[in-house]
Amino acid sequence: MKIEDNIETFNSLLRRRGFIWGPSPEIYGGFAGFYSYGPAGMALKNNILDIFRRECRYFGFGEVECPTIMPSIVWEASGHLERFIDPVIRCNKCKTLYRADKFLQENLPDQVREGLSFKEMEILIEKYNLTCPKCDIPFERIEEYNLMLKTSVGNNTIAYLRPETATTTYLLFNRLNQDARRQYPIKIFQFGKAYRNEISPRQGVLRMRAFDQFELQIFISKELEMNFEEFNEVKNEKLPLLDWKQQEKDDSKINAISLDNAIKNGILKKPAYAYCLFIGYHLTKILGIPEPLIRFRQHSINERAHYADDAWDLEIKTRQFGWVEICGIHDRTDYDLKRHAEYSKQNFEVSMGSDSKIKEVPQVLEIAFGIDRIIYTLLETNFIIDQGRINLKINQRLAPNTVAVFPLVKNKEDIKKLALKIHRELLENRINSFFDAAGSIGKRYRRQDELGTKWCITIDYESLEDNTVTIRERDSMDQKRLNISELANIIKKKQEE
RNA sequence: GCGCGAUUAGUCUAGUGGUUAGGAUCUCGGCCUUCCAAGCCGAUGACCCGGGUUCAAUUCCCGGAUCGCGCACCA
Repeated sequence: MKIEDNIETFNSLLRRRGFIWGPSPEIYGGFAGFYSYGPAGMALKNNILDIFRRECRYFGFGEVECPTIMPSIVWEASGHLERFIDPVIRCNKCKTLYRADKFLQENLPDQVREGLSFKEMEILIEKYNLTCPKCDIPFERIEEYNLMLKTSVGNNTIAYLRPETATTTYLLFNRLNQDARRQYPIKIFQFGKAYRNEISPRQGVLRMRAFDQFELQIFISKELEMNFEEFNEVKNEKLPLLDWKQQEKDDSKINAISLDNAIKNGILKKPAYAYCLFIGYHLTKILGIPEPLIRFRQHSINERAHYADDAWDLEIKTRQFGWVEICGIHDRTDYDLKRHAEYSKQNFEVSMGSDSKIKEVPQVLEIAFGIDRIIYTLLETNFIIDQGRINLKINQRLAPNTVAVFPLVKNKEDIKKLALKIHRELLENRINSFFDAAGSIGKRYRRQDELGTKWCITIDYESLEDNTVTIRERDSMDQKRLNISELANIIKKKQEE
């Protein structure tokens, strides 16, 4: 088959090799916004999670897991019920949907103020006799479009599937505070599903209705935010920052700037928040996303979520979809804990400094990754076609198979037997080995290249004489001879590199 | 959600109101093979779903699902 260097080759690889399938359920025609991972995709995802969990442990974060369904009051308190429900008006003839607030803003700029109720908007529409721009039919009632998925629990109690994991983590604050023995900052992360009822999901796994989040939270005092010890360890790190002032000037040139300078220049306000940007950057780079394809883009004030004081997106440049957000870093202030304190009638004020009389509601800094977006961007940015050869040059730790073992030819019983024996020995050592004897040797190498397997071991005629095998490296295709007895140890050592 | 276009094996595609629905590639089996998708033989595998028109629909019509593009939406 002629391999063309285009995005279609990549897209078909995702399906062909069992990374991502969908929309699911495919046999029933599919349901937009829902996808499944095949064995290769799931192995990759688990390998990413292993690394993320290991790094989180290194940075001092503990892990929690919360229910994905929560009662209405939680979402009232968090502000999602208010902010995630959009008022819309629908034309009775052409069925076109408009955002009611935006429509009014455009058509009656003088009459509209922030935060109009549904009723007030309806009155305005009636008073000024607003009609559909296409059909000239008068609009009638305002409907709501809810971005949260609603469900009912028990005896028709309304509940919602969480639109983010973060809120469910905050609900544990009392417990976490005890658990951490009131030592601040408290660092916690949660991995799990979140759900959003997207109006029209597109772009495959980049905008799903059910997706995985990996969110880190830091509960911290105002004083510690400004005087954050760990900042000193990372202050000389240079990050590609694009602040919103620069964006307003229509300048998208990315300047790598040290965090220290970013604070001094006022691009960033808080050292603790700067530290969060570093963690986001570190976790992205460690997976092997090429540096020139990474940038941080600051949200403008209008773009920010309802809870955010400052927000930067970590974006990856893709071939197919342009810059894609894979991580949002938000300064959520004390907004969430204050709201939950109010709605739950709990007291979340704690003393966080040396003076035990001074109490405050902790500030929250959040680093929120979309795992599915990481998987997509990681695969896309590591996919290359080199002289007609597909090579998925992902970090060897992430590859679904660590090594593959081949008999040079399959019709020589001795060679095949030895190959199987070596494959089993690697498995005994808990090395993720894959055995393949089908087709020519070259074809088997190419199959593994498509999956990103870093090393292929081939057993040939010489192996029968002197107990050596060849090991072939994915990117260079170079081969070396190794002794069978040292194989497992050498692979283990390479895995650590 | 609106408008336009599309949907045929795992993947990429050809084509038709009555066809054994064609090809390429993949996959599997056999032969061969002393290292990078070689060759030969054989095999498996498809008309998105529902309804209508028709003697007959994968093909025409209507509805739905999904995908692509534009608009809207993306806290």
